[in-house]
Amino acid sequence: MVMRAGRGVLPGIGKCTPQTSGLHDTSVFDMTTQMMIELIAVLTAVRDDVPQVMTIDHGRLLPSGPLESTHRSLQAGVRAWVERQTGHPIGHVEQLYTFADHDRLLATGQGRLIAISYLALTRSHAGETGWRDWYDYFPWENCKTDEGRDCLAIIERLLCRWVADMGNAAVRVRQWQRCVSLFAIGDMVVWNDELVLQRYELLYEAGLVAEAGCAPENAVPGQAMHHDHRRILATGMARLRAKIRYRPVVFELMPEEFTLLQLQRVMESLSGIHIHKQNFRRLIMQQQLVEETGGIEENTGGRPARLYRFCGEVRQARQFVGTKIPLFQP
Amino acid sequence: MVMRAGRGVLPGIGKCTPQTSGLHDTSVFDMTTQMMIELIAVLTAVRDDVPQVMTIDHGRLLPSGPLESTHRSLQAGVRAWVERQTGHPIGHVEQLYTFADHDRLLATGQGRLIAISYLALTRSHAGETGWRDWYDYFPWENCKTDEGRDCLAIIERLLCRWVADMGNAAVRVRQWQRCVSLFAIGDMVVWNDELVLQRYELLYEAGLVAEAGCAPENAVPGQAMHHDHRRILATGMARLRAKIRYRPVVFELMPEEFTLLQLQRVMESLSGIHIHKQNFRRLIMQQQLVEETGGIEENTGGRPARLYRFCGEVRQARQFVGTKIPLFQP
DNA sequence: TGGCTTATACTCAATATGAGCATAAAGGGC
DNA sequence: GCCCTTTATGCTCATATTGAGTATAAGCCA
Repeated sequence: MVMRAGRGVLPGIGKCTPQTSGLHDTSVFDMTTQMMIELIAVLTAVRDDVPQVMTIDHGRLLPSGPLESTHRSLQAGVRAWVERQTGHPIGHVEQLYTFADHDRLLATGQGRLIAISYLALTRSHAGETGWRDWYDYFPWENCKTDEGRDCLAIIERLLCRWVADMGNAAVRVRQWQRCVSLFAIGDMVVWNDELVLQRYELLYEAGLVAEAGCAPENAVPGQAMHHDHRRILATGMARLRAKIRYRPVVFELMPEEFTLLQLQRVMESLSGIHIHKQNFRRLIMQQQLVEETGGIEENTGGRPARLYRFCGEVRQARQFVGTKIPLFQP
Repeated sequence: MVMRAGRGVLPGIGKCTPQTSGLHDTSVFDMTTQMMIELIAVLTAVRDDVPQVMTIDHGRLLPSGPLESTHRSLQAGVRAWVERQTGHPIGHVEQLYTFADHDRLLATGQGRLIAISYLALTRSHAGETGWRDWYDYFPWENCKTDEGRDCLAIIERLLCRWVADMGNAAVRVRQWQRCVSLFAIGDMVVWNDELVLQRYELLYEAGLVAEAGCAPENAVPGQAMHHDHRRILATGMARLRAKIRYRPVVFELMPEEFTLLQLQRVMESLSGIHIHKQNFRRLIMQQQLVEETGGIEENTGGRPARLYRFCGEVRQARQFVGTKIPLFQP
């Protein structure tokens, strides 16, 4: 991501003698606490119009491993881990979040575990194991399907009961407002597909999600994961849903050539939202994100469709131009 | 940020026994490398319509300190550091980026330094030391002022010379394209205020910025900082410029009551871009982000202005609603 | 052939946005 | 008071964008 030609690397902290001043008098580091760095990847691909995430341990863990001294950078470490596990190179990699809460202690109890999570995108995966559907973990996020809508109906009932059991009336009102706005209960509020993490955390607070080791009686559908990996997956999903709206990252997930409907279906499955077909085409075309390859896809089930390819190379000159996608509600 | 009532904390990694599988066989951590965590804050406030950043060491370092074992979380650590140095509580805190490149070695050469940077916003600061103007460090980012435009003219000349000296013609074209799109050279490209970091890194590659310890002959105006703190400041500025467009974070920087022109001037100084006054008012009002206090500001130099306050409390219910700001080009 | 599918082109109304005009209400100099 | 400057605030208008729908094209299959 950071390019460093010309004058070598940016000035590193270790290269200079420590700076001291009145305000910075604690620049001597606390050497007594052991630290460990874990790298965690939310590696996403799309197969058959279904977003998938790479997992290990039978779908209960995200690919992850410690930062090793041979890794040149954090991103290189993530790339090394992911490519070792998937076999092919990753396109887009971006940092998600760094966690180090007080409960993240090492097994010894003497040190701290810092987890740095990344979102990674890759194109295809033929016959590899470990891929799971996004919506196995978050069925309620897939509002396009009946299953997702059923799950939301269940959630609505459970949240209603959760709020009703609260003592304070003011708290009840406030928490119900939160439920309404996050899950778009009623028709005053529209569904916001980017709030994956906030919805998961609300369900967690309400004691409605199962995680490995502890499953409440009335748990919402959705597969559990170990540690906080499901929360990290939620973070990655939210980031990707936000990003596809203003950066052309979808194309990292597409094959070399694709039809516009294929592109639309991928966007829809990522966001869990319907898109108006004609408007989608209009916006994609007028932004000149794609160009015709000349080829034609025959197996559309109807009239054959033109094939397109991403013409990002041309656009890299005027980089960071942003993509507009007509993602709206049904 | 993450709320955790109801069922206690999310499952911590240290609480479970290690998971192993075919793919995850390196879950034994590399204990030989020493790690240190440094927390760095880009603390921003606005005074007299000028964005400022909190510094130490005579403006050459951002407030920073090691993660201590008493800190409950990373964010708590940053809050502790910042509040210790500024004296009053911070409103908004969000993580920026985690750095751990290979050149970030400890003084001993045996370990690694991980820097976790945060963006923090605070309201006012009466008579505290350490505050510096954003644009002392990045004069070219302030396109509103003549000084900024002069600085951009200098940069344009220097970049032109830098590109001209390159050997390969194809590389010359590509790099000049990059200069053009990042610095909006000519009138085919519009200035994008969010590319603070990319512009800094281009200048760095071109060997045009001075950093403490090494100042090239033909350096661009702008104060240097130690280590990579100026790059971290650029990251924070970019994040804030991006965020004010779609989240009502500006109000964290405003006093309790303000006029609409004051609000506009703060937005303008943060983004370095002019705003059409009437359209700005229209958008702010129609989003119901503010409400009249009933008070009136007399010292406007013209007709007295109504005072407003942020009515975020009402809006927290339907949270994450997004703000639209008419930021455009002159 | 008609009936199904999907692809692609085009229209239309509602809304949003950029830009400007006009008036209101203060202070200051005379 | 009158004129001038300054800022505040209300309103208009042309254009661009967006949501939604209609119409036609071109394949398959019974």
